[in-house]
Amino acid sequence: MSEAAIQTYTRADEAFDCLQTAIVKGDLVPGEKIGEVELCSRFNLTRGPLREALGRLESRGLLVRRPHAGVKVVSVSAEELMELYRIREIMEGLAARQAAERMTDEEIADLHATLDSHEKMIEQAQGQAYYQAEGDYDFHHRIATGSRNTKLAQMLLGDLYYMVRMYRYRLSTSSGRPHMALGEHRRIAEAIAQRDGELAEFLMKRHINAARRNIENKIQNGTLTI
Amino acid sequence: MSEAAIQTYTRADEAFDCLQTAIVKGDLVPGEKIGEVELCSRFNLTRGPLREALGRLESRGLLVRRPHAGVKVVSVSAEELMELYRIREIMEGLAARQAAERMTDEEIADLHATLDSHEKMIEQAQGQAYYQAEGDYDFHHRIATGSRNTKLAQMLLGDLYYMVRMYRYRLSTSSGRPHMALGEHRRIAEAIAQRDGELAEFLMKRHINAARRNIENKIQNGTLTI
DNA sequence: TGAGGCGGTATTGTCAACAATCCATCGACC
DNA sequence: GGTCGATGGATTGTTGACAATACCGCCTCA
Repeated sequence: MSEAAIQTYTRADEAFDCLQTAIVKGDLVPGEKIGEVELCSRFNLTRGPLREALGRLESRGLLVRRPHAGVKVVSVSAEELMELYRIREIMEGLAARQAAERMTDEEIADLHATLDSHEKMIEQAQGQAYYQAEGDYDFHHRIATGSRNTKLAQMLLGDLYYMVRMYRYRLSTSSGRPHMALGEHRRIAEAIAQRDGELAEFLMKRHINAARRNIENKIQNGTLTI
Repeated sequence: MSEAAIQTYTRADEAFDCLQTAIVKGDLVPGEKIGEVELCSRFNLTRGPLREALGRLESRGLLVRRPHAGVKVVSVSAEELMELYRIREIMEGLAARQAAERMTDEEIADLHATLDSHEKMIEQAQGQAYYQAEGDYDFHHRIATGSRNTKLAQMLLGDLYYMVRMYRYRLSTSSGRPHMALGEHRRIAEAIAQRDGELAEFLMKRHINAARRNIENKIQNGTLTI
């Protein structure tokens, strides 16, 4: 992870990170009401920084807070998860197109290197869903930042990815198609290397659409319960 | 404005609203460093709620905060404003498509009524840029909520629109093409009424693209300085 | 004369106590 | 017996004081 630009790490930042990962990893169960004092004791914080962090989390939609009535982790339905993927589809499509136009040659080389290491990871640790998921996240992360579109990257990295990752952990599935996903990633990277923005956008949208349909099928089959 | 779901209005909410409108209206100049105590005295608040509001604003990208070094309103370059419009283009396109599929007949009737009132406003108050801008905002607001896509609406209404409105105020231009914009709005509303999602998406994307190019031209001509 | 280090001051980050609000339980009344 | 209303307890919202940190001006030294 990159922690440039952060000089002093305040308690509020700490609280924010702790809570965010706790929510993403499922340590904080959705729907369950959580008291502030309990959170304080669990994460060794005082209520000031904690409340600030809660405010940020709320504004990112990871939890809801009713005045005087406590805070609870947001619970998202299957439909909302599908909506999330629809948003990802178009936003990451744009990111891929702009990345193809703007990434430096170095960044593209890094992107390919990343995919190589992902391939090794998949070969070595067959079925290690966790690492596959992180690898997938890594790939999309690079493209988002490579788009040089500040707001777009902010929305993807700050909002959408956390929600998607939350459901990855919860469903404990890295979409279950690592080889196929890797191949799709490779093709996207190639399109970016050839500076073909249009193709990169098309491939990225198809890639995310496929992931969405995969989850949708699993839910309908009953393989996955949300 | 709709204030349903808010039962008790906390100081932090008040602070958030005050600061947000102050930023949008340009009362708080971008780039200028601003102290917490000064903000407190200006808005009659204490530092606790204020800091909570600042955290929320920061996470929405309206201001940046460096530890121990103060807070300042974000200043966006012309390029970043254009990027903002690129994001709007795809996101509102999706919103329009989903709105066409999901809006109730009532909502569609309201949408048409809204446009009628806009038309009157334009005829009556020629060049009243402010009201035109608010009317435009109203239209897009309805479609965002009509998409029934919670996250999408949240991102549009919570993030993008405030930034766009901020620049509207600052540039004091409602895109300068009220009649044309109204016509485009009408066509989008018709497509939605006919439940033609694909067409609605296409028209909306073209609509926003036109607005973007309009601003771009003005900036290049020197008519508009950012 | 310019650069670099140093301390004072103002500002921000943090804390613990106080006040306001809601939820649940209990009792009374219909 | 069920429902409505009140009271106690717990939890959240708010406040002001305290501690930590960065900025700014000054002084020293090359």
